[in-house]
Amino acid sequence: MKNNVKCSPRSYHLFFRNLANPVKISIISSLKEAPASVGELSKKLKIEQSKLSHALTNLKNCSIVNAKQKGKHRIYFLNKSTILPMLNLIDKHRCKFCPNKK
Amino acid sequence: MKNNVKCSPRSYHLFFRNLANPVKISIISSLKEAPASVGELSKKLKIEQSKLSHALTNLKNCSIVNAKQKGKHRIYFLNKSTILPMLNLIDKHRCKFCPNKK
DNA sequence: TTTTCATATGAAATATATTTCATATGTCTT
DNA sequence: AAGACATATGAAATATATTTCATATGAAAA
Repeated sequence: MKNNVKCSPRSYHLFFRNLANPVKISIISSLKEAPASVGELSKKLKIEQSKLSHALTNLKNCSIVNAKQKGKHRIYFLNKSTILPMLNLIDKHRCKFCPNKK
Repeated sequence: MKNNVKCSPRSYHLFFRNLANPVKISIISSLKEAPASVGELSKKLKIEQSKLSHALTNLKNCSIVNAKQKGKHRIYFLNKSTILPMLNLIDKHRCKFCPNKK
């Protein structure tokens, strides 16, 4: 059964805006491999803790990531169902239309 | 045959950044229906000409739109192959994960 | 070849987003 | 319940993107 409900332009804008940030893309790239706590991400990506925290809060508001508490750590994990196909679309797009840009 | 070439995080970032703008989303929404010149878009969307021109230049650099000259008008048209599936992903995402937000 | 209409461009002004840092909150351990 | 560790939050400082406006370029018509 196909879903035909369309978002408003504003919703599209908010969605893209939330992703248009290098820190968030790094987070997504890392969580694609495995879930991680803020501290682990901070160490791995060499990004300051509160910076990650701000970014993760935004991504969570959009349900691009989710979190579960585990002791004093909060483990973030990627909601892959939207973002992975989306990144694949970009991969293909760039192959087809922007082959010279890295 | 499946395509497995992956973009750099920076490429993803640039792609999303280019879309994270209400003017550009309006343009895309309009061109989804039909190609149009800058003047037509300006009239339809009530957006000032040079503003559109700046936005269209960016979208064109990313091959999200293309243009053909027709007399003194430049007709922009949407490269639907990437953006339409991407908007569909967002539609679905919001249905599933953010049903209460408009 | 001058005028007119259509679009593009550059740069300053403005708006918006990100970063930083001090501190608050929350969860365990003792 | 006090201390230690992990994460979140608010707000000012900073960085980045968008808008605006004056003007340039380009194409067609006169």
